[in-house]
Amino acid sequence: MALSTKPLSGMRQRFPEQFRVEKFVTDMLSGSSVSAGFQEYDGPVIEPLALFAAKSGGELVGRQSYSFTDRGEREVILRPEMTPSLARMIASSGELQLPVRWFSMPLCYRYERPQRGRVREFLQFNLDILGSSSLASELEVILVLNGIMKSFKAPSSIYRIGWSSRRFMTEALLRCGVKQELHSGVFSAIDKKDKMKEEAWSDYLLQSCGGDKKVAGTVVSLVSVESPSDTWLVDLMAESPALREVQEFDMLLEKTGISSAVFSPGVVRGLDYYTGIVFELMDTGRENRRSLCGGGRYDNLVGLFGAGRISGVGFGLGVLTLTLFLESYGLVPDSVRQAAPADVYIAIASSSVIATAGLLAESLRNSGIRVMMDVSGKKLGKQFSEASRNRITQVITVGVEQAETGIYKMKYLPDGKVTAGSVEELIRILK
RNA sequence: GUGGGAGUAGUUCAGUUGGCAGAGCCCCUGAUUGUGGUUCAGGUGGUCGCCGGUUCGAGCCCGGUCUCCCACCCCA
Repeated sequence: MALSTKPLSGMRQRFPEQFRVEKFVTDMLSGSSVSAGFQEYDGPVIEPLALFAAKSGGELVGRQSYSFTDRGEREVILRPEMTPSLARMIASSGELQLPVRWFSMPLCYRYERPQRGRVREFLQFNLDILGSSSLASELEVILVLNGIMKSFKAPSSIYRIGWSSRRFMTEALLRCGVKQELHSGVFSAIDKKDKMKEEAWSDYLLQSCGGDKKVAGTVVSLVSVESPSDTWLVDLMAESPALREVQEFDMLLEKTGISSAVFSPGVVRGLDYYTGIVFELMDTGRENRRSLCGGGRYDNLVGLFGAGRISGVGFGLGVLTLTLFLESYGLVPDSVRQAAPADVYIAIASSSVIATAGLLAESLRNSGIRVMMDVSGKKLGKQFSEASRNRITQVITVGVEQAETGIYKMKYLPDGKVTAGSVEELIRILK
């Protein structure tokens, strides 16, 4: 029985062309992070189950996790996300100078049924600031997020950063007359607003509000608010510090010119540990309906480890979902997909000069030129085909005569022009 | 976990009422034995996902099963 040629369902296996695209995306993410003074970190792929059981959310751990008992009878899990590990790292290093600004590109795992934009093993870019409760942190991470989108040349018309606040919404729901115990149901109803037909949604919301029509009506008004200075909202939230925070943040976004950021009371986010401002990045088109990125403020995560209370704010961004987004808008340059693996191909006319070719390759490589030497041993014509197939533009042919004289012929494939010269001369031309 | 679609050459797919297993691209050889692309001539490549049933005969019909894709749930 032959082994299967397929990897396990949802596990990634990337061939060079796909890898180049992914690398293009991750390099860009790292670049934007570094340019804002963030430093890279990483944590373990396997974690104790309890780390996520506490705060990540029931479904994520219960139904969508790769968890098992290891040989030491420990309940462990392949990390479904990064933030709890980050919180532990912060909690365990007493010497850290706060605030810290860190980013990571972890592989994460979720046992879900694969489909477009969702697999079981995925890269999730994470960027966080810990140890500052100032709204400047929220602003900073959203500036980086917006900068990321700009670095990919995504026009602000094709994406939207919707934001809200858990603290604000909790208080607003209370003032709307929604009892505390109904909040999580109402939140998930709010979350589904754009996915359901209007009437069906109204019924669903009414149900989640305990059947109280007046309350449900108020919640509808709340969700349709488009600005934190909306007069109806200001009236509802009179004297509320949570509203003041939301207004202040709205002003910060406006003054920094992040036009793609929109106050959206309907943004709730799934993870249980968010406490303050929450936000997500959505494609405004129809092709990628999942959010590309979700984040927010978490006040109580580091405290779980018995360290002092350290507040954090950050986001996770799916590299795969972002890549699909970029591809569907044609934002992955052809030069990335069609990149040549080398600048020069060394064709070998006779097996007696392999060593000479090897030395030539080394000299060129030492000058920073990317050189691929023939290893096929096929006839010269095939070697040229190989170079051409690889989009390599320069081919140097090494034969007996060249090995003796040290003068090589180099052909530039796009126009077929041949030049001859010593190693030094060729290097000068190539640079 | 729920629902829909699809499995035929390396790949993308066609395959009529059940009657010899096909095409484009890729790959290989030659034209061109020290020079690629374009062109021309030729060629390799198949457990028709798997198991069973019906039939003189199954890629096609029936039953089962596996896998992949898509949507829902949830989420990056």
